[in-house]
Amino acid sequence: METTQHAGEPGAAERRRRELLEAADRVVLRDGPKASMNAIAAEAGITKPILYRHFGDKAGLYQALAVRHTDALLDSLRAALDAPAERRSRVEATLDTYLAAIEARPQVYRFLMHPAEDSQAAERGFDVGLHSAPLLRRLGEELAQVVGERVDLGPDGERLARIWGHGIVGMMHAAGDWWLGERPCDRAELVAGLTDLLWGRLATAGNRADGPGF
Amino acid sequence: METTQHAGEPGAAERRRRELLEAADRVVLRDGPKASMNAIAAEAGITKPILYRHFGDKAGLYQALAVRHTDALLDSLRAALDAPAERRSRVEATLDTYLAAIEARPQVYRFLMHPAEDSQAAERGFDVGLHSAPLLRRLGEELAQVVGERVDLGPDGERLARIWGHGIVGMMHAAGDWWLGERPCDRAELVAGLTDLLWGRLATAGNRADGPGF
DNA sequence: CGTGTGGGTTACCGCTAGTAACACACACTT
DNA sequence: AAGTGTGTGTTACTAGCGGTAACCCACACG
Repeated sequence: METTQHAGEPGAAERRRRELLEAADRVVLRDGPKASMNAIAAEAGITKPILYRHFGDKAGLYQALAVRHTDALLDSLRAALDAPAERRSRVEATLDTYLAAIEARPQVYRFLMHPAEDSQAAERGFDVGLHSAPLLRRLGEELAQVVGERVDLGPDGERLARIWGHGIVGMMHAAGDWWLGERPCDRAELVAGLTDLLWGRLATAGNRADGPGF
Repeated sequence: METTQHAGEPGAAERRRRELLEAADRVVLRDGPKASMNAIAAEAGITKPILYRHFGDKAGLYQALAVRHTDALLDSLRAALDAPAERRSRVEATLDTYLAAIEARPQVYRFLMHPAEDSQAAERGFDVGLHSAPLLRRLGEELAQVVGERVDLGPDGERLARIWGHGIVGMMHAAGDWWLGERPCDRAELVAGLTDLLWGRLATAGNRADGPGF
């Protein structure tokens, strides 16, 4: 309404698109990942077909929203991962950054973690169709790259780095999700526990005297 | 149809329920997690309201389906975890059992991993509402219990065990999901890589000579 | 004979994602 | 000046979903 609404300047479409994305953002933050296209259109002060003209379908809009937030999160994670400090401190800082982010804006987190809603999938090949959220895939690949190019893992190090990248990200995600739901301890304790795990304490810990052994 | 369809014997309702669950299972295996109630009812040779009488709502049916499969998977995982062998071998066996299961029946896996669809959630408290699949929560708690009662983790060991339980399960899940989608290596290699990670190889590996260091 | 009560159905509600068809305003061309 | 896009917007619709109200009918029991 308040913008010049005829054609003319070429940047108009992009600006409009950003406005729509911000409206969608507001609705998703309010209603969670089940926000409907109707609601988003209403929030933006327009009607559904416009949304579909800009984003194709719901998956397109959600993806456009997701990449914004994912990019932002990735930037801060990269910063933590690249800080000048010893390895363990950097891992701790990265875990803490991630957990702080999901703690600060759980609705965004929940939206980002939603699996990819097939989009036009409909049996590409035949089946499976990844379940994990795209965010997790990106984080895993990103971490794999950092590890692979910095840590000496011998031959086949690249492949091992990818395994580790996805594994570590999954560990961080699942532990974070559980922690966010139950709040069993404060953030620092969770970070310390996970880092201990990554640092091999499972291998070196002794059996309990009263247990059946492990 | 083939069963006595009037009332009478008291076990009839439970048998019917099992029949319905098996029909639902077939449909979910065929159509994935977006199988509709209509389709399930049709497969069972009846109509929707009967399904709703038995299971309340879709989440109820899905949960009933999920617990069956989850119980089965948990049993085999427990067996691997309890086998008489040294710790590392058992961890490897457990990882391998899980990965073999999701490899053998990816549709079941995909169904089980679907987040809990709120059910009657509707803002209990106000927000967040766990995102992870119930299966992952159960696996995490189960592993936490095993670790907590067998490994000596000092004071606060129980809490640390829960952190590790959920973290390890998340690692296994994310790595498995990625592996199932891309098949970058065979199962044994993935198992070995993850076990190396859990055994602290990240801490001891040196920096690459050509990299910026980590 | 009457009267539940359980298994079953049809027909609907309100909602969703997505689309077709139409209407207006501007700009550029002939 | 008249036409002809082209982009922006609308209304009104389809098909399908989860879920439910209302009704039906066969049997068992008093």
